[in-house]
Amino acid sequence: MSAAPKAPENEGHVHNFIRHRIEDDQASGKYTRRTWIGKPGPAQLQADGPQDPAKLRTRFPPEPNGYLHFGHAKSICLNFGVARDFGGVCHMRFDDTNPEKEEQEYVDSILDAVHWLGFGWEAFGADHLYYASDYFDLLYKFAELFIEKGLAYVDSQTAEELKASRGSFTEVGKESPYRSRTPAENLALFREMRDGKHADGAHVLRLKIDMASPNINLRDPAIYRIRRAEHHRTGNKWCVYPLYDYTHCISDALENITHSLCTLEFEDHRPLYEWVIGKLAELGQLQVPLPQQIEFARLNLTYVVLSKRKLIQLVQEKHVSGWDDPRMPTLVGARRRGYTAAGFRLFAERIGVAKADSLIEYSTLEECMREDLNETAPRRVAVLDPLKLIIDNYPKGQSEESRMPNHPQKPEWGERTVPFSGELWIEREDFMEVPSKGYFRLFPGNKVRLRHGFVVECAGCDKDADGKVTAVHCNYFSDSKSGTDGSNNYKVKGNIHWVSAQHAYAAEVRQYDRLFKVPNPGAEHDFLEDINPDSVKVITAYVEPALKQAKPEEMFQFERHGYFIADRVDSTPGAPKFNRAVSLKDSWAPPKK
RNA sequence: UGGGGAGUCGCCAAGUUGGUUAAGGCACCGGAUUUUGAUUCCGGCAUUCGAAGGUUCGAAUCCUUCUUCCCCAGCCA
Repeated sequence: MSAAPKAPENEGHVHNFIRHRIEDDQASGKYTRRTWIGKPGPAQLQADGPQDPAKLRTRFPPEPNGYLHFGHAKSICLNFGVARDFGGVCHMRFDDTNPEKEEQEYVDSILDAVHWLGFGWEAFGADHLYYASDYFDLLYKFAELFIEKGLAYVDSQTAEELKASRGSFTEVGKESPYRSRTPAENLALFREMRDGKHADGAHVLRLKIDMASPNINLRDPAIYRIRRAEHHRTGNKWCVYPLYDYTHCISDALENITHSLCTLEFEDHRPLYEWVIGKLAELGQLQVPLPQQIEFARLNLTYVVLSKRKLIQLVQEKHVSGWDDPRMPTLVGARRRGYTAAGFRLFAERIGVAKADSLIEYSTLEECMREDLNETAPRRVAVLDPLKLIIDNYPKGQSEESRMPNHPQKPEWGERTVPFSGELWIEREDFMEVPSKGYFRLFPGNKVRLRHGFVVECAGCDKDADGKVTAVHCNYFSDSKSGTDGSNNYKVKGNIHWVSAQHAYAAEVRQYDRLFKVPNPGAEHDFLEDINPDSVKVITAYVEPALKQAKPEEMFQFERHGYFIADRVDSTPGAPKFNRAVSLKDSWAPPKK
């Protein structure tokens, strides 16, 4: 697990409706009178604490049932970012109320991903890492309280009967025949449920609200079900587990959350959220003012799928190598791909937060990555599609050194030495026997500079029986070397990169492209049909010798190509393998081949 | 169809209680600089705010009607 870094600086944001709401609440002093004993707890406990030092509390509440994806990055940046900017803290909380789907492996990976993104949950001298399962005892106690007050009852209908009696969009629901059980009966039954006296699914605890409500969530929602499953944290202590609508709002209130940010599909749940904690507050169980749920639009991105179901399918059916496949829109995948945490933070700020459904163009994300990488990645040379360049007039067997800056705009990053010789690898697309219009690289008779080396003039090429170019010949001007006085006497438009054939390191390079070939995968048919068959191209490239020493996760710009990272999984000491995170922009449109 | 939301430039998104020519980013198009056809830099890019009416000296912001899109009927979250 990576170490928890300090909270990143506010990287600049535009105003959004959530920040406005928070500003209003802070201006009115809405939450300032709450107290906090240093940990979550009900009203009676919190009452003994001092004023809450946190001006606001948000929470990032994933269910540990899978890996985090780009959509979570938006939520993480929002929740932690807002807490950081308004003098608060964002709690890291696992919504672990469904033991059948949850695993420790996922909590570890989620914690690691949040840290990687640059956020932490320690503040005011405490570690705000919580689990809904920490509240199981209290949640149970509150459930008995609801029963005692006649606000909840045990329903013994089958799941099918429950579904049938819930009604529909246009017809009201029917009250359960068990709805009139007395508090005493309900309490006894609920305790039996807890004590394992009943089979899974035999009964369910329901809130008694309104079967005729136009909001289906208020038609006596189930809040506890019987499920014999081992929980990753509480083991077999429980065989009844609380459901989301009941658990989430109470967890928020116990943690003194002020602003509970979630996605749009929970808008209909807000009345229930408020009903549950409102009742508990009336009963003196929860501190007021209560947390408020605020919904925002989830992230949608072109050329990717973000639904958990589809991501699982991609992994299980082996369309990708795993959750951390660099083409996956997961945070582990992005990290391997070479996307950066700072790039994600920039992205989150740029796309904003609003309530309108949106579909962000993938280029927005790519540009954020380029923007970060351009500042942080040292430049290196790599020939990805090699073609031999022979300098006919260069002394046989000789070699020398060229000095290259590590970053053209950052002289303080220094220079490095790269060997030069009479036989080089250049990019196949940097030569055209018959140049097309506007092409200013190598072609017979044309002069070009071997970047940070000599100017050469193309003399022709060798071809095989099929007419394929096998080598290019040229002559160099010995007084034209970069860094020498003579270099200024040559003015050429083209600059091509190269690497000495006898010194190069032959590296495995994976050139990744989008996993899907259409902007909205699955819009017209099964999303699997939209998979891009060329989403990865594995090649052997010739790269400058020093790259052999690249450490896992070291990132570089391979000049004129893009940003690459030494793979943190497949690299071995002295034999790094590189993944392309994102290409450089290219405004030159080569003619069709 | 009942309920809940949302419609500002190709894609996002500011615009708060009505008041000069409707921010900014991405994309795109020019041009300058450049030993990356990159970066950087300058310039262009909504007489118009889903539509139609209305109120007003004045409306994206107020009223009315219409329209399009999204979400909801798990003992998932």
